[in-house]
Formats: sequence, structure tokens, C-alpha cells
Amino acid sequence: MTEQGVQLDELDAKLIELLEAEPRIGILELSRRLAVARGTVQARLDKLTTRGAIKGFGPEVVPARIGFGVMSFVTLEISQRYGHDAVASHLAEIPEVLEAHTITGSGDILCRIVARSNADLQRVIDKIVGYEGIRRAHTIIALAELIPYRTVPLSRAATRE
Amino acid sequence: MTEQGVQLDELDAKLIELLEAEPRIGILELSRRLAVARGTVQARLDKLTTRGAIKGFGPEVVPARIGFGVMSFVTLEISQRYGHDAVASHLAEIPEVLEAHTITGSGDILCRIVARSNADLQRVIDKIVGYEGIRRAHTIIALAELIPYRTVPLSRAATRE
DNA sequence: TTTCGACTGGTCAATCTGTGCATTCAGTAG
DNA sequence: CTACTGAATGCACAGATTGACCAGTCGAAA
Repeated sequence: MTEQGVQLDELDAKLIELLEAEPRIGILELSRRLAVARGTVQARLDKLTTRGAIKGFGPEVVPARIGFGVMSFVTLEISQRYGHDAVASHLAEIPEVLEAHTITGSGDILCRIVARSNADLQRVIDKIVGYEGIRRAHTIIALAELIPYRTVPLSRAATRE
Repeated sequence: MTEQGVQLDELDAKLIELLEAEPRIGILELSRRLAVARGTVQARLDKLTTRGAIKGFGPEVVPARIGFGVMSFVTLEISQRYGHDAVASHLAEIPEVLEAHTITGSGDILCRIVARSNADLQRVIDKIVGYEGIRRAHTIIALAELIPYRTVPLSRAATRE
């Protein structure tokens, strides 16, 4: 849980941006586009990945395109007796739970879940609340995606200061 | 906004899973591990990406590791006069806004934002609400990540039925 | 039986990757 | 002012991968 990360410089940001745009271009092509030596690109990518700034280059699966068109955020209120961990492992067993966080405020846990349809969402929620540790669920359905998940502007912002 | 996606089969799921685990292994290695012909792997990946099931293979930047250790979900209530689109383009200009959705329920928009610290979060929120179209913001801070964003279990679940 | 789509297994030239090395350059400590 | 260090460059090499082909196989549908 160490916070130690990387201070990006401009080259790092451009690297990330280029990769984000065309992930399959390869290190050599990257070095050409950025007008730096190939070794430099390799070194930078190494640094970024080993320090954790870049988690990986996995395929980004779009749930909506594999049959899960409904997305929602669910706030859970849990019983004190059961720890967060127990609830977390319960949630982890449900594939439709894409992520979960403990949060401040009225709820205890916020998680993102997807489902095949609104009816199917009911099934998923039932599966979630069908566990003693969870007392109550409050569901918010996402209607439209105004801004798809992005990090490029952020990494650009991380450089200039 | 077409819902037409792909019905994954087992090979697709394994492909995604393998790529998720070791994204840099290349098509040839994939074909070896899955014990299928190289052309098959190429064809499957083509199908998945062209149909949109896989958005891309971009680098996954971890905000926490580039100096943005605070993550939060903010619910916005917007003025009726201003459309969602206007608010969306305002939000899009703020790098710390990683994603945004219109939602059901009490709020109108839910967005995910990051910041360098709690104090910095205040600055970001001020930037968000410093726009006429937004009437009110309700902030939830994420304390711990119980389940990091994942899709592998989902794609596995998408096959068996 | 014929057709079709998907998969296999193979080849080819072109390209990229990982690696190592010597060199340059700027900033820092002594 | 002089060493030292880290970072970047340019170059070279062998080995591996890629994209593009092609002919053959197989099962399901027409």
C-alpha cells in the first residue's frame, strides 16, 4: 500500500499518450515517433511498469459488448459484526461485481456491477444481498456514459508544474 | 449505441484471460499455450476487437502511482436549463475527472475523480462546482479498494450457459 | 452431395526484440 | 576543478515474431 510512485516527465506522458492511441506499435516505432533512442523508450517503460505507474497492457474488455449492457453503482450497508473482508470475498465471487471500494458517508461499500438487463440486475443484486453480512443495498443505474474512463489528461496534468 | 456485441466462447475467454495475465506474450506464444493454430488466435483477436468487445490494449495507468492518491465519487445535481452535454464538456476539461455517467436517483451525474490529497480534492471539487450548470455536489471518498477493477470473471461467466 | 465457415499446419520475407557495448552529456559531491 | 553517477545515444547481433499467404481438413447446413 506504499504511496511511492513516479513523477512523470514530459517524455513519459507522451509515451503513455502514444501507447494509449496505438497500443500495438511496438517499442521501435515509439522511439521513432518520439525521436529518441530505442533504449530510452525501453528504459522508460521499464521504469513505469516496475514502479507501478503502469499496471499492464491487458485487453480492455467492454462489458456492454459481451452481453452486459446494464451498468450500475450499488452502495452497500454492512453489519458491523461481519468484517469488510468477509463481505469483500463474498463480492469477489460474483463475476458481475467489477470493482468495490470502502467509502465514507452513509454507505459502507460502493461497488460497480453490470448485468444483462434490468431484470438480470435484480438477480445480481439478490445475489449480493443474499449474504448475512450485508444489511441493505442502494442501487443507482447508469444511464449514459458522459465521459468514458480515461487517464490521458491526468498523466498530462501530472507533468506540468 | 448499438448493443450488438459478441457471444464469447470458451476459447475467447481463455484468450482474454491469458492476455490479461501476460499481455506482452504475443500471438505466437498465445497459440502455443492454447494449443491452437496461430491463425486462429489472430482471427479471434480480430473478431473481438473489430466487434468492440475489446476496446484496446492501452497501458493501464494507476493514478495512485503518479501522485493522485485520493479517489472519490462525486454526485452532481445539475440545473435543468443547462443540458447534460454542457456539463459533460465542462467536466471533460478537468483532468482529474476520470469518468462520468448520468444516473437514476437523487443525483443527476456520478463521476469519479482523483486528487493528490484531501486538500487537493477540495480544489478539484471547487473547479467542478465553479460552473453555473452545476447546482450541488455530494462527495464520497473511497477509503480502500476491496476489489480492483476486473473483467476476467465476467468474460468467463459470459461463456457458460 | 455440395457449399460454407472455421481451423490447421506450413512457408516466406520483413521486421522487431532483447541484449550488450562504448560514448556523450549534465548534474553533483568532493 | 575533477571524479562519479545516471540517463541517453548509436550501433550491432542473433533469435524470434509478425503479416501474408496457401492448401487441406472437418462439421454443419443447404
